[in-house]
Amino acid sequence: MRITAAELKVMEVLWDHAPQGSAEVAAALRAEGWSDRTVKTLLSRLTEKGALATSQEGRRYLYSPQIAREAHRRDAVGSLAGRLFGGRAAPMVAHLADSQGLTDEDLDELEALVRSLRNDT
Amino acid sequence: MRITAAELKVMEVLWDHAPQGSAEVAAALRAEGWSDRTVKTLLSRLTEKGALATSQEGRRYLYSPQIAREAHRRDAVGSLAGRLFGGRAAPMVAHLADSQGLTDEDLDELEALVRSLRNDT
DNA sequence: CGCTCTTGACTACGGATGTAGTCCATGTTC
DNA sequence: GAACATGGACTACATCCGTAGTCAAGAGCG
Repeated sequence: MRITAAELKVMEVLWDHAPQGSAEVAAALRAEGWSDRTVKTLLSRLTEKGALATSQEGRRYLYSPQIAREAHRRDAVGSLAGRLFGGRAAPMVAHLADSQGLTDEDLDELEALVRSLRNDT
Repeated sequence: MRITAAELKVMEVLWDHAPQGSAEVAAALRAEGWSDRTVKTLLSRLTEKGALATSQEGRRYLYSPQIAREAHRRDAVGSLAGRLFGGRAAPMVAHLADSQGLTDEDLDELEALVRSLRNDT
């Protein structure tokens, strides 16, 4: 179940709030510069793929995500780690540090995360 | 300068050892099940994109990477972080932990990394 | 010196993707 | 109830990507 970059933006809107009709989703994505048709196409493709489910409400559909945002993130991150770092996580984090910059808060979170993972073992 | 998944495998070969001619690269990638033609096409596309440079050696070309492996990793990781996590690194690491599993070694590395980043500040 | 092998250049082609347009049924408005 | 608006279904179309095939020119072989 591959979700492309454009489709992802549609998913984000529905992950933030679901269910919604195509008009609402399109409105939320107006800022992307897409026409409503484009959004409707993406909604259809996602539904066809099973990433969205529809429920009929009167004359229109309401769309809801069928895959969790977390699951998709996990897949995407895992696939990138696999392709670029042979699945090793630590080097990937190092690059995150380089490319994004880590705030003190991030560092705190990371430290807490490391501690909790150690205790799990 | 977008590098696709298939192209990345070619880059990896050349990042491991450069320069190489197309025949060597193709041989190194035989395991992928690709024909030599496919590899040559990818080499051409990468050259055209500027990701590889060629130097003539007799009747053939030798290819060398023009972008660093590290730079590409940084870009790819940064772009994913941007798309999926609004650029925040820490949540991304949490997902790495979920999807890849972190070894004790990874945790050690992470801890060291966190410490060194703190000291930099 | 012709033939063959290697190598790069150019061409191909189906499926995915981004980005819409058209058509038709149904609901809405004078 | 006739015209219009709205929403989904189907169609379109250029580009990219994966995966090659064909062609021509030079290099070496016999």
